[in-house]
Amino acid sequence: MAKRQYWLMKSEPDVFSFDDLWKAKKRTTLWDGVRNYQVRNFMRDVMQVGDGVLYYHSNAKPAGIAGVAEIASASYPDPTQFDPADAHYDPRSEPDEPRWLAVDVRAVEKLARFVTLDELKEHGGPLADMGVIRRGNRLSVQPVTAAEWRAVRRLGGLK
DNA sequence: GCCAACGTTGGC
DNA sequence: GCCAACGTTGGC
Repeated sequence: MAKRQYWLMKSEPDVFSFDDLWKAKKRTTLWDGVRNYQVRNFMRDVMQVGDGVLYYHSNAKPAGIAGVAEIASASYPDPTQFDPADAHYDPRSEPDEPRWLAVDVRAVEKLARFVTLDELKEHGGPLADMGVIRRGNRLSVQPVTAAEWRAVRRLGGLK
């Protein structure tokens, strides 16, 4: 088993908040609907069960880190790509050669306090190069360094 | 293979 | 609701 890795995953709280995940059965949800090849490749080639997840609320007031989760499954074909009734349906994806992947994500810890995007930007130091604070960064799943992981946890009131 | 048009993301 | 950023599409 390779070393544990860390990720930031964006969700719009109006659609599915960290609290929704906390209340979900087994605190777990299927992270589906990814339609970006870079993110797909992360899921396929890099992510591993047990990796840490910073659960980020985008399109929110305020935006920021709402909780800590983990990757709870290996990647597998995203079922929504084959469902014509689903908003994420992709008619070009063939069942024997799925184009899009999903993973299971499980809530692990609530933060003692929400960490806003402004705080992440102002913190500097280990967070100075964090992807999510860069303007125009639209990746819905992005890698986080161990130093960033620790700093965000501390800001959120966790050890 | 270039690149303009278009659609989406997401902070503000 | 505006618009910058940027990925994707499609004409050529």
